[in-house]
Amino acid sequence: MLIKKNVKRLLLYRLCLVKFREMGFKRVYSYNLGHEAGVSAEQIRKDFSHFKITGNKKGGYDIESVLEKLNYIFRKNELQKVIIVGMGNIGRALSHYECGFTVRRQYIVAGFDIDPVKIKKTYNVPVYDMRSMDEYIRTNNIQVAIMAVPSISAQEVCTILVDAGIKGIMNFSPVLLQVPENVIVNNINLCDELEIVIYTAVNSNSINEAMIDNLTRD
Amino acid sequence: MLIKKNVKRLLLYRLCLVKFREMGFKRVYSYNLGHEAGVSAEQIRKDFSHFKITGNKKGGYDIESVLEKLNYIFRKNELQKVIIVGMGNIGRALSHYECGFTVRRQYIVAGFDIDPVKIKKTYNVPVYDMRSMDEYIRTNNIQVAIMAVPSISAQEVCTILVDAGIKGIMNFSPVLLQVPENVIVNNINLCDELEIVIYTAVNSNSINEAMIDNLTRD
DNA sequence: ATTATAATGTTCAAAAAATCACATTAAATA
DNA sequence: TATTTAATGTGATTTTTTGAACATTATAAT
Repeated sequence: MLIKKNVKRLLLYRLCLVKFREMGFKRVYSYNLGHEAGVSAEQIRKDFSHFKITGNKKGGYDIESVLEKLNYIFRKNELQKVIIVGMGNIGRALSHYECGFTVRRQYIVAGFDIDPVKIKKTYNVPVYDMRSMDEYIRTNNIQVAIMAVPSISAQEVCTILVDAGIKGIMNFSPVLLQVPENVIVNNINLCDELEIVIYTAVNSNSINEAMIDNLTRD
Repeated sequence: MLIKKNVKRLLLYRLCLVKFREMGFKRVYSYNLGHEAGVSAEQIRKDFSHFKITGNKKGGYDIESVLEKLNYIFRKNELQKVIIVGMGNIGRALSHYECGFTVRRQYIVAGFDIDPVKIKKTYNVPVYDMRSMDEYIRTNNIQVAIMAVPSISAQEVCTILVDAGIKGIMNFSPVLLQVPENVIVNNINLCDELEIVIYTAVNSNSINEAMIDNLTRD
């Protein structure tokens, strides 16, 4: 999990840097960025150093060149083709989520579903029959898929994806998918994420007695 | 961040326990649960111990009673009222996301938007004018909100929420919200999450030379 | 009833991550 | 040009997290 944590922070830094750039800044110091991102200045420098992103001993970091480096790291020069499996509420929402995905050169190229009502319709992207998914993945050399299917069919769909050659899955079903070592899964459990908010928000007022003593936070 | 990490694991365990229960099991051992959740058995026992969830020295953990304890910890007995601000793609998808939210007794009670087209329409929940949001929050004593508004208006909306008394925000805008100490924010950046998948999946094949040496994984 | 077994729960050790401290060096100043 | 300053980058230290080891105890077997 080391990479994931670092990578997540790096993406957070990118978000902040873009904001600074929009504000007209050309350079930032580690503590500016740290303050904005909510991490320590040392952490920033360590992370940058780790990914061989260098600054200037007096003048901090050049925003543009750090962003370029980040784009290089995240292969932003290459257009990443991504498919969505399951065009339910979440799937359809993501297919319209241009503001984020297309700006970043992640590109949703197709959706798949088993529901004949959804197939052929175009929710911003063409939606095909799931039976043709395997072929589509192979011919278009798709490596990454977003899964937003019902829990009951999640593992089955996952297996099809993996067999077709998918290497990364962003999974919205509350199911822990069984995949080979070389396939990575990022589970997004929206309920859990909301639960965390509720838990923390509610308990920050009146501590639940089940929680007791030694719970530090942040 | 200690709580959040623990809580996240606890929610993961719950997911697994529900699955085991559905499969007809009555009891689990720490290593069963660990295997399913992808964590070590010791970690399970540590986490349980930390939250005063106890098992049986020989017979492992009684699934039903652990789930009950978890429900108590997460206050599942109380119905949590949640509002959605911003009825765009994501907001609307979440308003229909019953399978998760309602089963868990989290309850989306209302949506808010500034777009007159969306107001009055009912996307599974009633949608009101954002100008009435402050009043709604106060009269209904809402503590938690989901924000799915455009980045440009995120901070403004956030401030309204906080002033109205919101204590927890699940934020889908790629913006780091400024909030007082006592308000907690859970940022869900779907682009970043997809980026992580792409990054890891693509780099697991052909390592990017920018990444170099010392990147361990998992 | 006694013994053996197999799980928990906790203490102790190792690993990882974050923070601190400082040596280094680019820029500003005199 | 020399000196001061203020930032980076990295080695050392501390803290946190994870993993291993083991003592404890409920159950099963004899």
